[in-house]
Amino acid sequence: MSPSDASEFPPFGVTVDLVVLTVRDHTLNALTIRRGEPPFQGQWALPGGFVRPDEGLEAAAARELAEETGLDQLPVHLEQLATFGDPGRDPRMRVVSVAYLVLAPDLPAPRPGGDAAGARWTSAAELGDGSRLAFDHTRILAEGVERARAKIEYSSLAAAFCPEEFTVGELRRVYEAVWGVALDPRNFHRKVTGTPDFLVPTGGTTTRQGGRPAQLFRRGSAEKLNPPMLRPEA
Amino acid sequence: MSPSDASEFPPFGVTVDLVVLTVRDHTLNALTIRRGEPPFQGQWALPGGFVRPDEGLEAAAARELAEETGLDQLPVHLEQLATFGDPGRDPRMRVVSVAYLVLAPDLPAPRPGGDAAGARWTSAAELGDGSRLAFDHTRILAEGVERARAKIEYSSLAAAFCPEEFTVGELRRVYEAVWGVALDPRNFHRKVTGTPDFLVPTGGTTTRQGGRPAQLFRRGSAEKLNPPMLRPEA
DNA sequence: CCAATAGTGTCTTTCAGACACTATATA
DNA sequence: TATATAGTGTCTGAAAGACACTATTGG
Repeated sequence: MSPSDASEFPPFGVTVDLVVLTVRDHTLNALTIRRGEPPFQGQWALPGGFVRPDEGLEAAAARELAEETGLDQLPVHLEQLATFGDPGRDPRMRVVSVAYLVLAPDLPAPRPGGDAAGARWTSAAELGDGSRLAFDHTRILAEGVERARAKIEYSSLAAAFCPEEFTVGELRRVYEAVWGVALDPRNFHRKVTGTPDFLVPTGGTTTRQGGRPAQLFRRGSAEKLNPPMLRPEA
Repeated sequence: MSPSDASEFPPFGVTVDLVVLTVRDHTLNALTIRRGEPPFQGQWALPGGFVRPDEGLEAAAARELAEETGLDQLPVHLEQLATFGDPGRDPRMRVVSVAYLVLAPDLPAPRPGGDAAGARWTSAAELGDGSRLAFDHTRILAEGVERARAKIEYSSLAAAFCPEEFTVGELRRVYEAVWGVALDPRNFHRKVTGTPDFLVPTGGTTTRQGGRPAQLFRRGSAEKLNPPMLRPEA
């Protein structure tokens, strides 16, 4: 059989699913929506939906993020995660889903829209354990969480969880929440401030964390952290 | 518009494309096939083809590897790379392609089959520069090469380029070919033999590289290399 | 005052990088 | 013999981990 004549194959549906992560209350949280339509109506799931015929994959991911969560106005990080296409993962038809990973700063409650009957943040640990998400979304979420954990080791991506201006202590709490470990504040400070172009001081200070006023920083131009921040084995 | 009724969307084609890499003559090589059918008939391209209706994505990748290259009998590494789905990347229809990365030991000339009118190994550097592959395959190849370069830093994946039994020097030549740099043989030896469970001596020796007989090793159980092998900046 | 967080400095250990030296094969 | 590759040891500098100490806020 020649695959050059594509018309002999039944159609595939192509969707995007979003793993949207943030840090709230010292904990890694993921965004889930309550499905307003079948299949899995009423169950919690990752935001996502079908890609339109003339739409790029990343554009579809950005559109779904806006439609289903209203988080589109913010400076968020969006990258492709992986693609899931097991036969039978969607009861309607053969669907291949391209998953995207979104990292966002802590935000007010998301505004559900589109097909979502509700939207909420939930601890990633909780979603990984007990609760059952629709489709194969529990597995997709797990891969997104692991990607985020691995990537903040050697990149400046952790700052994507922070507001535009942040302190060294706030950045450290991001690492602690994502990895679930405690880091030494003094060694962390030495590491991030000693890496050239990683953090740029804005000149301002804040006491929003209590204690002595802390310098405010913006992300610098350095995208990679070399040598990497080492994740304790725990 | 509700995406819950998938039938209102025109069909997508879903394909797999393979970035198959090996090390030949101290150089990173990629496998390309000459297309036997339109579009891009006669041009060089990555092996790949349409996913069948009831076939998983990874299964499709393994099948195409066997059909188009005959490399299926070997112990190769296969992992998902990324998904490419820009509208217009295939002139026939909207096609989303899931790319897979295959790392294989050096092999005799591949046996073309299926739709391939020819198959050959080409230096990855050469393919990255001048020659134009069909579709967006030049870009897919570049992402595969970069993935391989990054991953051998912190994993035992470089051994996937070696035969089952190999010497420390042979493993070092893999790193040198993939990264395009020279490594100090003595420091490399200390690093890889000092990492627990990374290499397991088989007891045998070989002189196939000339010089003093070298111990033969198999891959150990350690999948990760911690701390990582540092890639010189060059 | 105390408690909390920010920030600096110092010591030790680990490890990469450079490289001297020895070992054992083939030509 | 010369030459190639394998393998060990030693020194140095960079950087992580542990942790003492000071600084500056608010209660």
